[in-house]
This record gives sequence, C-alpha cells and structure tokens, in this order.
Amino acid sequence: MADGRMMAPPSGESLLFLTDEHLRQAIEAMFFAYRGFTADPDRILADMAYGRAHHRAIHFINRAPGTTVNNLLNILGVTKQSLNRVLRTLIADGLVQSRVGRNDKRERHLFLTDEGRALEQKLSDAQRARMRMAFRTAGPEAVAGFRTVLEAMMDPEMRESFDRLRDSAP
Amino acid sequence: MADGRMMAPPSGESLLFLTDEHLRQAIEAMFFAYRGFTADPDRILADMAYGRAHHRAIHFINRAPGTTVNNLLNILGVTKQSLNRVLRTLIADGLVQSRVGRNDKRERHLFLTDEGRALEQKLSDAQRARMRMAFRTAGPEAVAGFRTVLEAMMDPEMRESFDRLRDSAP
DNA sequence: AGTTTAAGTCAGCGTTGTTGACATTCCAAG
DNA sequence: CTTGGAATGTCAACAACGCTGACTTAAACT
Repeated sequence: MADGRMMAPPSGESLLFLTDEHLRQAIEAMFFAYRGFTADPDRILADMAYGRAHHRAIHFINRAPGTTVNNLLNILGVTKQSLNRVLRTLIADGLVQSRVGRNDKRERHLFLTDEGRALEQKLSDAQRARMRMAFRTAGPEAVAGFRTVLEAMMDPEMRESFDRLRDSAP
Repeated sequence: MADGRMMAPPSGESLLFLTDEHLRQAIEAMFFAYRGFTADPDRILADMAYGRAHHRAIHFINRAPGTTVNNLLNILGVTKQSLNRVLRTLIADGLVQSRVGRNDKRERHLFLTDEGRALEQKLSDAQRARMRMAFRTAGPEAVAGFRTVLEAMMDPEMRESFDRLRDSAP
C-alpha cells in the first residue's frame, strides 16, 4: 500500500534510499515546489508589464545596492542583452537608478528607487510568506536538511555567488 | 565572523530562526539550486532542437504511459496550446506516439517510443546523477528534511498531482 | 436531431532567453 | 600620448515557450 512509500528513508549511514525511484520523486518534488515558489510573485507581476526576469533583477539589486551590471550578469547567469532589456524598462519606469561609477566611469552602479524598493517589498513579502509557512510546517530539522541539500545541488560557481551574498549579509 | 551565519539553525521547537534574513537566504538557495537542477538536461537539450518544455513532457509521459493530453495539461500547468506545440514536434520526430482512446475517442493516449525512451533515459540519468550526488553529500537526514520542505512549499493542487504520481509508483 | 461539452489544432502575440555586430567610453600599459 | 582592451550599451534577428482567441471534431446529453 501507499504507506510503504511514505516512510522516511532509513537514517544513519545507509545509502539504500538512493534508488532511482526515490530520486525521481525528488526530481518531481523539486519541479512542483519551484512552481509554488514562484507562483505568488508571478501573480503580482502579471498585473504589471513585468515578469520573472524583472523580479530577479530587483531582488539582487536590493540585495546588493550599488552592484554593477557585470556583477548582476554573473549572478543571474544571463546575457547582457537579455538583462539590459529588463534594466532599461526598470530604469525607464523609475524603479531602478543607474549611476555612473566614480572610480571607473564605464561601470554603472544600480540602486532601487523608493518605488523600486516598494515593489521589491511586495514581491519578497509574498515569497517569504510562503517560505515561512513551509518552514513552520516542516520544522527546524527539516529546514536545516533542506538548505544542506540545496547547497549541494548548486554548480560550484553558483555556490560561490550564493556564499558571497550570504557572507555579505547585513 | 562568517561562522556565525554558517551555524545550523537551532533545533527543537524554537522558531526564532525564521528571520527575514534566513528566509531570504533560503529563497536565494532555491534560485541557485534550481539552476543546478536544470543545468544538465538543459545542456543535453541545447544540442537538439528541444527545450525544457520537451523534457517535462517526456518525463511525465514516461512516468505515466498512456496518459491523456488533458491529464498532462493538469500536471504541467500550462495551456493546451503550449503543450500541443511541444507534443507535435515530439510526435513528428518519432519520440512520442499518440493513440486515440478506445472508450472515449476524443481522448489521445500518449506513449514514448523506443527513441523517446532513450532520450528520457539520457536526460533523467543526468538529472538523477546530480540529485544522487547532492543527496550523498547531504546525508539521509538532510534528504528527509529536503523532501518535507519541498512538499510544504507546493500549492495544494500541485501537491495532489505529486501525491498521485507517487502513489502510482511501480 | 440538435445542442452542449470536451479534446485538440491553428494563428498570433508577449516575455525572455540566445548570437552577432557594432559604437562608446574609459582605464592602463607601452 | 597613443593604443589596446575592458565594460557597457544598442540594434537586429531569432528561438523557446508561455498566453488568448477562434476553430474543428467527436462524444454526450437533452
């Protein structure tokens, strides 16, 4: 019966739980969970002329104010043309401010305006609310495991970006 | 110092670890990890004329052979027009076979061909390899927590799809 | 038999990713 | 001081994959 599959994998050093079936379930869980993860911000953005790309840009500019375009490029992992299109609309709409670098005037340093910060708040509030709910439901031990697995799943370069952001936390 | 942030959240019933900062880190972890999650299949698909949508269709047809288009629609959460474009190319390329329903001739039942199964294997091998590596690195307890949190993060309907697929496991 | 409902198709559009070519601006090395 | 290269930005074209709207066909229901 179904209960057999709902049992927790064996603890300890056993690695027998890594069957293809378990891995497939994990893959599907990742797929469905990511849909939930993005659902709330997507709903907010749908009403505006923005999409997920705008959300990501706003998130990381808020996270690291004054970041350069090139730095953002590395974090987001897209081409400058793709990012530029998003940034242009955000700047035109007054959500993002681009300041020429003082030391290196080739660089543009990006900041959220008050309006941009307001949208960031709205989006991240929604996303945090879901994450908070999931964490409360799952409990602290599960959360620790969740983060451990996510970090192990990243590519090394992404892991570096992640660590850099984390280590520069306020 | 950085070690302070690298400590595991407090265990037990404490919920103090649910600060906005912890949640934000989790959000970023989810973002970077999902990139890793899709990276390997994406690389394989890039060489062909296929994308992530084809991968998803192939995955779930393999998972539930004979599934109807409408069922697949509900699982994938896209419009039938969007799915149809993908299915048409997969059928034209001989990876998927579509059979008219016997009871209800309006329905089409979908199956992978040998060639389709071969591609599915290639894609899922790559994705499972990463997942297996992450699971081995993180350990069984972390894996259990990972799955718990992912399930709590899903929308109820997605959770139902996930459970249905899991309960029909071979 | 005629209407409604469901499944699937076709046409067209928007967002967001891609490449390629190119201009501009500027730092830094020769 | 000139030149090479780096950082940025723009234009154009294209692909993947979401979406809506209009339509055909088949089944089901009055």
